[in-house]
Order: sequence, then structure tokens, then C-alpha cells
Amino acid sequence: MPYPSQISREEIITTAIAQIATNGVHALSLGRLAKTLGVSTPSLYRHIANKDELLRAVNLATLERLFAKFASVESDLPAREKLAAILNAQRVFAHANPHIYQLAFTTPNNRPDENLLVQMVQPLQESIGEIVGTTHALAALRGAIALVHGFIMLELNDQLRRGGDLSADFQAAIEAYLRGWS
Amino acid sequence: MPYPSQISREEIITTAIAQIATNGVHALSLGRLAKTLGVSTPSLYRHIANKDELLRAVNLATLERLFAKFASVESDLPAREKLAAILNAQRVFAHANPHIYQLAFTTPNNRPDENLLVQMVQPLQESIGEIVGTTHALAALRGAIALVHGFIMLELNDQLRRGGDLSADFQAAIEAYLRGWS
DNA sequence: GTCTATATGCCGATAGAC
DNA sequence: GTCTATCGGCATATAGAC
Repeated sequence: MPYPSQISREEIITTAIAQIATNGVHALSLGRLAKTLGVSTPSLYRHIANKDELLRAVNLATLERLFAKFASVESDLPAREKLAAILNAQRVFAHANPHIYQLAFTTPNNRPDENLLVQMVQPLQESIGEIVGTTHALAALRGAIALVHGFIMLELNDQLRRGGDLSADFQAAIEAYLRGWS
Repeated sequence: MPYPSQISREEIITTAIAQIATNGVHALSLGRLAKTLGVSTPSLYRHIANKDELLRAVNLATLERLFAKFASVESDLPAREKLAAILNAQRVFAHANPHIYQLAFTTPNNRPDENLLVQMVQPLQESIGEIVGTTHALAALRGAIALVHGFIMLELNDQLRRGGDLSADFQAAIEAYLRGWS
């Protein structure tokens, strides 16, 4: 038995996610990844095309996890509460997985499939539609996502440093935004 | 005249900005930068401490340029129009300088001085205060910046791909947000 | 104090043997 | 499907000429 290692693509992706999660994307090198898995660097290329393709797989896994959080929000809540719960779930997820979250939304190369994204925001769009009506649903949806994503990005990059209760400000901003559409 | 090159720190920063602006941060290497300037790589270290310090200088220049755009907005406009003009100026700047803009707001290492940022958003904060009152000024300011920054980030990373008029949606979202605070 | 020349040790990636 | 060997490029650092 000359080469007993027998590595799998899933293993590679999982380990890559773990390394990114702890120290950021820059901490992920194929050399370190291979060493952690107990194989040599070139062996990885039997399972992944290159580093970009690996990152694309990482981002797909991230979006599926976030999507699952959206889908698990109590579906028979009033539209406004359900919407608030979804938007809050995104922020909670981002704070629990800061490096992973930012990687998924800021790398233009590793963009996932469009259909997945549309499917992902489906629960969001439905709740928004109930509140603002179908005419302005897309604009209102884009603004809501922008508000949530922008707040998260500013927080994760330490750009909101003037004290106060950031969670309270987040809630207040969302409530104001939705009030404005009513 | 053995060493006629006579390079300056300003030249280095300006050239670095140009290289980042055309092809992104990843396109900036000190080797290429030195070659463009007609000197060897180690020569750069006489003017900059390292690459991170250079990027910090680049980001400072970016924020000063953006700050200038804010300050040049007609100051005797009604608060609401002035605020809309400032927020729109940020989006225009970001689209004109996508790589530079994202670098300035997404790298945790190269964060600029806090005082500068506070000073930068001064015109913004004043307009917001006039509209929503001083009690909620900070929360409203954070939400406004989050909405604008988030929309920009989603646009620049090609995450808003379902057609429609993105500029119109941007304006509508901001108007709704401000309405909600009134 | 400015430059050049040179060196170390990473990185992603490829070729070819087993 | 794994390995060894190797490539070019990268950031960084030091020695020494002028």
C-alpha cells in the first residue's frame, strides 16, 4: 500500500472553510491545507481545479447555510415580524462567521449561480411584497438587503466606532426603512 | 550622475493608486510598481515601511478625495436635498473608483485614523440631525451610511442582477429610509 | 541617504514517475 | 490518486557601492 491517504473533495472544502473561518482568506494556502490533510500540495489538484474553484465551492456552502437560516424562520409569523427575523438572522450569521460571510459577498470571481441567489431571497421577497406591495417589491427588497449588508460590512470592518448599542441602531434603522415604505 | 532616478514617496503612492484603480489590489505588487517607476524593488523601502503602510497611505488619499466631494456639496441647500446630494456623491465616487473605494472600506489593517472619519461624515451628520433631531442622529446616520455603502458594495460585486433601474431603486430606498425617520 | 545586487522563504501551479 | 521535483512570482531583508 504505497499511497494510503485517500482524500476527498468534501474533506478539502470543509478544512478550507475551517482555516478561512479562523484566520481569514489570506490564511488559506494550498500548502498549509495539504499539510493539515496529510497529503502533498499537488494532490489537491486531483479534486479541485485551482484555488478559485475551491473558493467558489466554499462560497456555495456558505450561501446554502445562510439560506437554511432564512428558510427556518417561523413561516406563519406576521409579514413584518417574519421579515425582521430574516434580516436579523443574516446579521447573526455574519457575526458568527465574519470571514466566511465577507468572502461570499465580496469576491467577484467566485460568484455563485444566479438562480441560487434568487431562490435564497425568496422568503425575503415574499415578506417585503406583503408589506410594500408588488409594485415596489424589487426596489424595497434591494434597499433592505443593502441596509442589512452595509451595516454588517461596516461592523465587521470596525467602521462603527463611536459607541452606543449597535444592535439597537440596527433594529431602529430597519424599522425606519420599512415605515418609510408603508 | 550615477543614480538619476530620484523617486519620491508621493510618486510611489500615486502610481500605486493608478495600478490598483485599473486592475484591483491584487494587481499591485511592489516589483511591478518599482519597474513602472524605473527603480529596483528595494529602493521603495527607503520611502515606505512596507506594503501595508503603502496601502494605508492609499486609503488615506481615497478618503480625502471622497471627503472633498462631500464638502463641495452646496452648503445652503435644504437639509433633505443636501443629504441626498451627499449620499449620491458617495455612490458616484464609488462607481468612478470601484477598486479604490472597496479597498478603503474593506481592509481592517489599513484602517485610517478615527478622527478623520468623524470629520469626514460631519456634513452628513449635520444634515441628518436637522431632519431626524439630535436624539436619533447617530442611529439614523449609521443606517444611512449602511444603506448607501451596502447598495454600493452589492452593485460593485455584481450582486444586483435582476434588471431594473438601479439608480432609481437607490434613490427610492434612501427616500423611504428618510421618510421613516421623520 | 540614495541606489544596486543578491538572497530567503513563501505562494500557486505543472510535469512526470509510480 | 499519490508522490518528487521544479517553475516563476511574490514580499521582504541585508550588504555594500557611490
